[in-house]
Amino acid sequence: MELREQLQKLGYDSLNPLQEQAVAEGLLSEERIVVSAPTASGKTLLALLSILTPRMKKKAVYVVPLRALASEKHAEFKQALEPFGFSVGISTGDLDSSSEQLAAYDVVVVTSEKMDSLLRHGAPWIKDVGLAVVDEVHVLNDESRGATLEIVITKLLGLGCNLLCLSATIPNAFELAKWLDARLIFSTYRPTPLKLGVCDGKHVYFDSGKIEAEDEHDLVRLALSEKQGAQALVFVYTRRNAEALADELRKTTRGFLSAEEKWECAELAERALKALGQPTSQCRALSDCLKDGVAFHHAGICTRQRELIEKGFKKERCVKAIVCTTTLAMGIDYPASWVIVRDLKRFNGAFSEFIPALEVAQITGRAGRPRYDDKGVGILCCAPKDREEVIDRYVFGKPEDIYSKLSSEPVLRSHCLGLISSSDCNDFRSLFGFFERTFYAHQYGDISSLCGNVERVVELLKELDFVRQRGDSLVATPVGKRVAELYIDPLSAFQFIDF
DNA sequence: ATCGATAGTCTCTAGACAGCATGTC
DNA sequence: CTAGAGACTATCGAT
Repeated sequence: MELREQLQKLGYDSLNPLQEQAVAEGLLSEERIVVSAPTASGKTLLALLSILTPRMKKKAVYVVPLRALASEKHAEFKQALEPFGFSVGISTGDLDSSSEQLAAYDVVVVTSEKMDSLLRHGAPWIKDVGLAVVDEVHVLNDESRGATLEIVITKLLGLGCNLLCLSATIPNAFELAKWLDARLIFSTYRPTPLKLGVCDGKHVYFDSGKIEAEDEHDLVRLALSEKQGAQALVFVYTRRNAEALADELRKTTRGFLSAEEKWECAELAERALKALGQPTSQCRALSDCLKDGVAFHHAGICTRQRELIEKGFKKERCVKAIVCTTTLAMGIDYPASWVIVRDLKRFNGAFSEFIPALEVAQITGRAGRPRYDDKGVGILCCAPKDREEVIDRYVFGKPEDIYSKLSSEPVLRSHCLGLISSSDCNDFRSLFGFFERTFYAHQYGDISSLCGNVERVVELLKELDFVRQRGDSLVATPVGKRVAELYIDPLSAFQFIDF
C-alpha cells in the first residue's frame, strides 16, 4: 500500500515537517532508527507507519515506561491499526493477556519491565518479532528504572529485529544512535510554537517584554482570558500544595465558566463525590473544586476520579485548570494552552535543588493544544533572586545529556541473576559479552570497571547460593531461578529467606 | 493560675513496575 | 550546598 493511501486510512491529510524529515531520512527503510524530537511533535505516527511497513516478520512490540501510557497507546493503536488487519494486544502488570493470546496479536504494547519479564521467560513468540518500538527511550537516564530499559534494549538488539527508538529532544541522542548503530533523526519541530516566560512574583518576563503578574491567580487569569476556551495546567511539588492551590484557584476559575459549563461542572462534582461509597474529605475537596471548574491531580486520586477529571479537561473542557504533581509530567496526553511550573525546585533528600531542564522541557512541551491553540505558553515561577539563573538554565539552556545508569549495584544484582537464570548467559565470558553490548559500555568505552562490578555481583550471588559455578559454567539454583522470576532484589530476597 | 500570641523548632515532601498471596463481591 | 508549609512547643506577658 502506498504511503498516501496509508495516511488517509489513518486519518491524516499529510505529513508534518518532522514526519516528512523522518521518511526522507529512512524511517521506512533503515533497520534501526533513533528519533529525538519534542513532546507532541507527532512521533506516534512514525511508529504507526513503521509498524505498517511490510517486513519478513509482521509482529511488533511497543515498549513504554508507564502502564497508563500502555493503555493509552493500546486504545489508540487498536483504532488506527485494526482497519489494516492488525490485531493489537496489551501486556502489563495489571492488564495481561495469556501467552497464547499474545502470540496471536500483531502488535503488543508492553511496559519495559513486562518486556524484560517476557524476555526472561523466553516467551515463544519473541522470535516472531520483526520490529520493536521503544517509546521515551530517554528513560535510560532514570536512576531507578533506566537500567532495566537498557537491559531490555540490549536484549532486543541481540534478537536482530528492527528497532525504532523515540526520545525527547536530548543533546546526546547521537550517542544513543551510535550505540545501536542506528540512523539518527533529530528535530526540534513543534506543531505549535512555544513561548516561555519567567515569573518572579512581580512580573512575567517574555523575550518580547514583561507584564505584571504576582501570583498564581494572576497567571491563571492571564491564561484563561487569552482566548475563549483556554485551559491551564499548574505543576507543583507536593500533593498538599496541589490540593491547597486548587482550592485557592476556585475564586479565579469560577468566573470563566459559561452557564453550560457550570452545569457540566456540577455534574462532574456530583459524580466525583459519589466515586467512592463513603465520600472522604478528599472527595469533598475535589468535588468542591470541580464545581468551580478547577481540579487537583496526583497519585493519591482514585482511577474513577481521574477519569472524571480527564473527561472534564479534555472532552467537555469545562475544567479550566488542573493543579498537579509530576503525575502529568510524563507521557500521557494532557495538552493545555498554558503550562505553569510553580515549583522549579524539589527536595532531594538532603536539600532542595532545581529540577532537570529535560523534565521542564517535557512539562512545558504540552503547552499548546493541537487543534485549539495556535501557540503554547510555558511559565516558570521562581524567587526574584533566582530569575537570572532560571532564564539561563531553562530558557536558553539545553536539556541535560543522558547517561547509562547500569553501574548501580542493586540493579546489576537482579539483572545478572536474570541473565544467568534465563540461560542468556552461562559463564563469565557471555556475561561480559552481554555487558559489552550495553549503552554503558559504548558510553564509557572502558568496561573493565563494569566487569569488575559484574564479577563482584556474581560472587555475591554464589555466596547467597542463588548461582553455582561448575568449571566455567554458571547455573542458577532453583531458589535463584525463583528469585529472578519474582523480580525481587536478590539481596533482600536472601535476607527474607534467612529470616 | 490560665489563656494566648509569638517565635523558634521539628517534620515532611512525587511517582509507580512486576510478582504473589490474600481478600472481597 | 539551592525550600517552604504546617504542626508542634517553648516562652513570656496580659488578665
